[in-house]
Amino acid sequence: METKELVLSDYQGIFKALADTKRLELLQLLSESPEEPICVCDLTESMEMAQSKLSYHLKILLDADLITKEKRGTWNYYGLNPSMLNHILSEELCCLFRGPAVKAEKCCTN
Amino acid sequence: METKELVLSDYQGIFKALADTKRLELLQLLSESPEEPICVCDLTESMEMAQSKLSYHLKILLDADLITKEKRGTWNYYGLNPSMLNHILSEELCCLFRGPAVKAEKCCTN
DNA sequence: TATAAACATCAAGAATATTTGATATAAGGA
DNA sequence: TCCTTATATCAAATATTCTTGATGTTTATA
Repeated sequence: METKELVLSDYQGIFKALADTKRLELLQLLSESPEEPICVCDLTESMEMAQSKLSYHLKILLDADLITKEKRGTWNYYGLNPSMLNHILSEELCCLFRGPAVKAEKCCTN
Repeated sequence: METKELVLSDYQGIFKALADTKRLELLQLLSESPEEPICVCDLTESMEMAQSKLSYHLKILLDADLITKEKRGTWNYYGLNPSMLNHILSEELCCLFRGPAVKAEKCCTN
């Protein structure tokens, strides 16, 4: 759980990863299932996105360390990486990327 | 001081604005003078950047509402917009874009 | 072993963003 | 009014990112 020191170009990369509505939607989608990661097949359906395209965007989020990937048999499950999201985003903004439960108790005061 | 409701595409724009090392440096530079905005001529020098290029990047930050612009005679002064920066970024990250004073007292616990 | 399902990766083209140099605009001073 | 300074804007060239369709890889199952 050691977080290594980030430099400007790391932040550039992270913000680049966040700078796309598709990817922000993906984060929101992942945030709706905070306990349990989601497999690519389900994401493909929810996002109505070609599989290779989805894979491309997931990789960008993954490289930025904003999400996690876990292999289970043939399936790949993706989930949020709260520690990075919390490091980067305001609590206010974290709301956008968290499920209702967490949102209610910790994040949103509104 | 009313902050209007932002939607996904607004966030995309804001993150895009942040997704560039030059612009992050600019924010850092502006953060070193939290009380007093800085004129373009000084920024040009500090950033060692062609004037039109600087102007381009400042506009992007301005359009994202991350910085402010004030005209004084022939000069244009730019400063941070803390309310937007605070809305978007974690306290931890806000450190990167604030002067030492504020950094010490409010932001950084390290 | 052959086949299928779930993903990732690749290459080519399309769309966007950035850089550069030239030009426009606006304010202040001679 | 004519210059000069400070800055913004524009257009063309370049660089980067995204999309698409095809192909690879891995794992499970027949």
